[in-house]
Amino acid sequence: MADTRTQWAFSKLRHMIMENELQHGQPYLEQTLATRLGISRTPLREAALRLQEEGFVDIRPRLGIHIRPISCADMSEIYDILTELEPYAARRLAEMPAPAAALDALTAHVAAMEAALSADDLRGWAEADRAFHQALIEHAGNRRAERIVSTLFDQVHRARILTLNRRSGLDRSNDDHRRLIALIRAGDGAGAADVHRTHRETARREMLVLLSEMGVDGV
Amino acid sequence: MADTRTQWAFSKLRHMIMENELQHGQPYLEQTLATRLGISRTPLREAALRLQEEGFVDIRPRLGIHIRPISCADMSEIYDILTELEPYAARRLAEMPAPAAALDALTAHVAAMEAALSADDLRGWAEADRAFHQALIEHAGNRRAERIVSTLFDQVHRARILTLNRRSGLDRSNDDHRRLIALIRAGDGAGAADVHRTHRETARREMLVLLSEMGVDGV
DNA sequence: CTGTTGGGTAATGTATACATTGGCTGTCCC
DNA sequence: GGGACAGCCAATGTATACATTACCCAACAG
Repeated sequence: MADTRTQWAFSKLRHMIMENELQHGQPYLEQTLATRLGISRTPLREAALRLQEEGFVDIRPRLGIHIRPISCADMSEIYDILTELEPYAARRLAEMPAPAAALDALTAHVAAMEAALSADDLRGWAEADRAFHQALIEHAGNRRAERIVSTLFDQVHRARILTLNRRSGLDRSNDDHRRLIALIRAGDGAGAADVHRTHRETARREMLVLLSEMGVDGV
Repeated sequence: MADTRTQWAFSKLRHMIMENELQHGQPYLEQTLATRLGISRTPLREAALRLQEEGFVDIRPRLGIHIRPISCADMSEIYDILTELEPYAARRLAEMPAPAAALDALTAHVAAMEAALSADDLRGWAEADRAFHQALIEHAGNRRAERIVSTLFDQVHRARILTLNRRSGLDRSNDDHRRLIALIRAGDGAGAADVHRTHRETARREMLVLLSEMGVDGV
């Protein structure tokens, strides 16, 4: 994929962590991981360092690399930040006003969400949902915000997948998104921000309830 | 300072960049920097990687490490994010309600700002202002938000110093902060968020005007 | 004179060697 | 039986060596 081993290892490990192929509660030693990936310690260390910066692992000297579990407190922190930054993106996009390309992308993603839901393809729905949120922040034209939101989204990925088949109100989520698109198209920044903030607050609440119901703390 | 060479180099380089001892527009080669710091390339590379993750440098393979200039567009992005996250912190702190320690810290920092202003110590004022904003986010209890805000603040440091002696209305800034403390103490989350958002929006506007007046783009 | 191509070179990406240091285990003492 | 301590060992932090590769410059063709 990427041309340097460091980049490749970074992507690979990131993917493995997100897909639970590397789990928390267990130390991974540099040499072990390096051998497992077929590279030497140098690029592995660099990849691990980047993962630490992005919040995916803790490097504890001599105790190995630890996957960071996502607790309810973490979810709460992350959703709080998303609740601030995504409505900001919605407002900005509405006030640009949003280019047709952006509206088209958002619309396509909602359509995909609806199709996935009809087909009972939860994983597909989650991916389309993610794509929707990604497109929203991407087109708002704030690179740093985009990077922050994207990283946070990836951090909650495991928890989202875990709670996916217990979630209710996925169709309401789709409706929220349709309304958001309409407001963005209408150039109503305040309205768009408002709708999306409510959407986020609801998602946050539901997610925390589900996690506590499942008795999970530390995904 | 730090015990490992990587950490030390990271702090050192970060400081040098913030204080303009390393300037943009010029490539710094790994070996050169390593020699300059009296370490080998390995820890230097790791430090540079962290700096890149935090947005302070661009590593361009074979072209050296480049200090990232902060343009008006960058300032705009950064202030936008601060404008979302800091009012959030203010609201949270007000609704906790804020512990005495937090209020004391904030009050002490405003006092320092006022004292510095009376003494015409602009640099001292800037440091106290920074400490105030830092305390605000620190006590809001969202570590990730804290880290984001802190990093962004550091990124605009050079630009802030550059415009410092042209700024007007520093006393109004102090007043804003006093009002913010009062609202936090009163437990008025919405009010606190509102005041602080306005404060941030004003700061943002002033900063961009100053930078364009000075004809600077890329600090 | 301009554009292109090829070689030299130097910076990087990566592997590896080595010293250091902190964790762990087993023993001894209380 | 529990806790302190010492020694061992392994994992890391760091330096360094080496192959690769892309940049730069010069020479050449058009």
